[in-house]
Amino acid sequence: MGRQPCCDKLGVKKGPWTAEEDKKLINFILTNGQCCWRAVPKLAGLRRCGKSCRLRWTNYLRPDLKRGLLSDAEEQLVIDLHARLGNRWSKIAARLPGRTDNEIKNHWNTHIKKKLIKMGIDPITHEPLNKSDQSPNTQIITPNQSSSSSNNNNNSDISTAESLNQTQSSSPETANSFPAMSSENVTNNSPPPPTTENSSSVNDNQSNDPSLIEGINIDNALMSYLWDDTDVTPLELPYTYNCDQPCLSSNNVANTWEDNYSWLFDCEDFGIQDFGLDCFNDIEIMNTLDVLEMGNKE
DNA sequence: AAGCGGTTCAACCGCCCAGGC
DNA sequence: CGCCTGGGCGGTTGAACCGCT
Repeated sequence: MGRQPCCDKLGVKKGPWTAEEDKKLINFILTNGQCCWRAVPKLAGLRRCGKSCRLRWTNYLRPDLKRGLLSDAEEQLVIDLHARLGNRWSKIAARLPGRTDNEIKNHWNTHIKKKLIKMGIDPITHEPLNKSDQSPNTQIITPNQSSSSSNNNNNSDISTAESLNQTQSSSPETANSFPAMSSENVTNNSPPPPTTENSSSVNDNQSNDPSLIEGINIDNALMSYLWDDTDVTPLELPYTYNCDQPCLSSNNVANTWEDNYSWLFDCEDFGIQDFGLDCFNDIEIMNTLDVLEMGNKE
């Protein structure tokens, strides 16, 4: 006997979401928060599967999502993370604020995969497609290796930075085609205050030392942070959601907090009723923004 | 302008796992 | 301990879009 379907298939609408449905879902989530997804369609007046509602919200409607193509730095980070984590898109996405696993997965399959193949790199193993190109001393990180290394975050013999360097150096084209995070970018990407002792000093020592970063040279503290599966706090890329501090994205384009919540500001510009959010006044919208911002800071 | 093939990405599917009972 | 449910995950699909002929 098969598993019970997540919802009654009869009368459940499938396919692309309409603006009207989006409005209803946004309305409901902003009013009630994310609760039992199975109950959401009924309560929100949607003829959709609860699962579909959750997906629509998490992958498309969430106000903290960044839209548009991944930046070079994000792309590079995805490649590095994929080399170690494999197709664990949610883990990868957890390190990229404002990006969803679905988005990253799609981007990988449609863009990055092709780029890597074009460069002669196997997108699965991250090894050169032509093995003869690989020098005996060159160590490439494969997903399998990474999973074992992830179990030994704190005492791996080869530093992550070295490994990354080797990965990078094994394929010079990679460095060229994927403008690795500049030292400035990487230092700006320093993770939030680490939970482990010692690491703060590591951070302090390295944050202003460009000599430590060539190409994609990331320090151990950062990488152990990245590999800590228990900590899903997003890596702070140069995007922040601090409304007081307009900041630079990886491509040095001013990227403000407002950019990421532009849809809510559109509500202000055009009137929330235009978005079907009649039930909210401006104060409520701003409260929502506050809550969302707090969530991102945590 | 129309037809065609390739590409993109939102959405779906089915499986898995954790937690509650 | 086993069953049930909710939610998360990765893989896949297909409609929409785009560029070329």
